[in-house]
Amino acid sequence: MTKENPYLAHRHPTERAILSASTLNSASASSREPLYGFVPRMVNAEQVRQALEHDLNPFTKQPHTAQYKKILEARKKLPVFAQMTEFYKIFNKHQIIVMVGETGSGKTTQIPQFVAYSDLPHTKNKLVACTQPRRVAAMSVAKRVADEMDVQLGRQVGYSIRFEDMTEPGTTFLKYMTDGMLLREAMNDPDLNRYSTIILDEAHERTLATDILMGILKGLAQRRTDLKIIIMSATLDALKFQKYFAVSGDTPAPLFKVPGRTHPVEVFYTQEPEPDYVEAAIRTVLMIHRAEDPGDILLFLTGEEEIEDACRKIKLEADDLLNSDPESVGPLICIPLYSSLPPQQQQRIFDPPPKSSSPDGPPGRKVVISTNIAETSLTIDGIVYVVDPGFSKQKVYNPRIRVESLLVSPISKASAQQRAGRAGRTKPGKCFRLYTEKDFMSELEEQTHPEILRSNLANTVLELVKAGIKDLVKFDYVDAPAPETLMRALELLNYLAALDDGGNLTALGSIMAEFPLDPQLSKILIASPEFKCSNEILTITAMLSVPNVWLRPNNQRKEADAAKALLTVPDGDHLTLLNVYNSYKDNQYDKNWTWNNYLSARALMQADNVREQLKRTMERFEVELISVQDQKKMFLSIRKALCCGFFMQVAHKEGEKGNYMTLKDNQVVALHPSCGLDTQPEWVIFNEFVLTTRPYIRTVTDVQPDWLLENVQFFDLQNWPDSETKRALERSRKKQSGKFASRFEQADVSKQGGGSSKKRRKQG
DNA sequence: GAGCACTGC
Repeated sequence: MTKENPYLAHRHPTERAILSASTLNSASASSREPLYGFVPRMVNAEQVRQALEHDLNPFTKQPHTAQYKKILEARKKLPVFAQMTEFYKIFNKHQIIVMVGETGSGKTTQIPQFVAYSDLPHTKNKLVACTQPRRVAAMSVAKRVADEMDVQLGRQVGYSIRFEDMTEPGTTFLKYMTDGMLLREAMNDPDLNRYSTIILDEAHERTLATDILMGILKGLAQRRTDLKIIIMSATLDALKFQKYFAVSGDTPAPLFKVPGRTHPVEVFYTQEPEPDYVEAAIRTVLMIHRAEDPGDILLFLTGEEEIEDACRKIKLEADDLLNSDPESVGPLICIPLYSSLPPQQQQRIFDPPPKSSSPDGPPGRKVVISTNIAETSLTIDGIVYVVDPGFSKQKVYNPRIRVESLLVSPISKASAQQRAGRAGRTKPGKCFRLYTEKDFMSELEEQTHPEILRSNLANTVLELVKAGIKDLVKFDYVDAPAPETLMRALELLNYLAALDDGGNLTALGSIMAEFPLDPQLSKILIASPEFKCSNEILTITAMLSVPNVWLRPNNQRKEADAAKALLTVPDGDHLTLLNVYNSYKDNQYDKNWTWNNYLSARALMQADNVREQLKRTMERFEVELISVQDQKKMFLSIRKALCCGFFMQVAHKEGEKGNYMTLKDNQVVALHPSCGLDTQPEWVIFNEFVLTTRPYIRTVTDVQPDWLLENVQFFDLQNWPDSETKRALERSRKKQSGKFASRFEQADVSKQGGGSSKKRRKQG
């Protein structure tokens, strides 16, 4: 039996106490403990149903409230509730299970509770964790489940996200958290000993963190036979997970499947491919508005510019229609939706559609024009029509030139299905796909490529090494990244001295991993005390890890640029970011000040938040916080400090046309127009390479070649292929050693006595 | 002389 149920071997004394106390109680069932007779991991659905009906809350020992009973009745109607018996049968028997539950099945709220009744984590000081890809989901689901369980949020049921730990150690036994947060925990406790069961929700989204966690958990399941794992996914790609988590290699992990509860959506395709999807989308929206029954429209486009443009055009045409034919066409409002919109404007998607223009006139309609944010992160009720041109911007990583960029690409079938589903949330709907059925069948990929195949993995590799994963190439990935991507990551970490030549974590790398930053940034942060500017580098790293702080409204570009010019430091954009933050602080974090200076208050607040978090980590690892007082010296120190993390992101000026060439891979790039440098320095470091209308480098600072050359391991010039940048570096290295020579010469001269050194200096 | 798909630590 111990073999069947390894969990029993780890029983905690208090649990035995509960069981024996309950056994002694000979009174009627209703006066017994609600969990009377519960044996962990051998609980069945009948027992749980009884416990749920009990007058007492088993976890607080308080009588259940009326609200509890009301919510319980609603819970009983969820599809997943009807299959509780089946769930416990599978869960009791297996260590790892895969669950598929379509939208509306209730899996996210119910399954973790079912698990809690089986694990009884509160009796052994353990937790049940359920991960979510997004913070808002973790928070809102935790709140809902706390209500369902009749407990206060943050006590028995809590959540944990970056910047907010809403749990109570020793009390919380059911925790919703972001997948990134659990990955961080795995870094420092690779056995995840606090948890009795870990549930990975929304696994089909294949976020980088979920993918890495799946790999870690698969290995961990062997070491911790008492740990149970549930992979929850919404679509039918479950077989891939079942095979991945196969027991002893061939028997797929068992599947627990629950139907969803949505309305049917009728799908239409175009007869011919559309040459211009934006134009076709606008036409389709207007066609729906003229000819279809009332109901709101959701149109998917790829980015801010496209969305704002389409909004204007639709509005113009719709106003024309309304003017020419008010009898049959109602008013229409267009609401743009993308992540960089301020939350207040995002809220507009929940506004009701406009009222009809006359008492008996046709009803108004709302059109939401959105990026992919409406595909997963935000749901809008009342959508009946979806218009899907079949494209989205997707991140792609090119390890050869070490560049992540955004490309407009065709979506996957899974994504198209998800979009169509958005039309059936409140009643039957229609989805208009602006591509042919043939293209859908034969051209679209089944699934969107998981993020791990499209990302720079420097950060991830460092986290994995810190979690004790020795061989990253052999690590059991659900989908293995390109070897070249791993090589690039290992190479960067080695140059930054986070990993030694054998790929082992160095003391420096171990601290770097603790910072929620790209490795280049954690490196400069840790190195900054040497340059006596750690307070400043702290600010700069925080500013670099939040969205763009500069606002540039379409109709006030000149004003915005003028405001920016006043804050610009000509030696480099990094110094400008420091200046912006300091000015923000000097102005008491005033929102009016940010508004008047065309700065994003949201991004600055976020930067301040990140800065505090990073500062705490610095204090924890005794990274000293110091500054030099003299501003000129300080700026110089900062520029030098930046070089010890960004020596691989350097560009050299070529000719007089403002062209730059990146080091080692010799890409021709231009300074981004947002760059604030007043001259075109010979050598610059850059924070990012962006590929838009042409290759640009963005957030750029003027540096000296000898600061770069200090990183001798990277600048082993004799092994570099010949190029103009290499020759320029060699020239400056020669000059540098020349300087050393003359210094030695001077020293020798002064040793010999005589006042010639003074003379010499005057001559020079 | 241009941009920020979306998350997350």
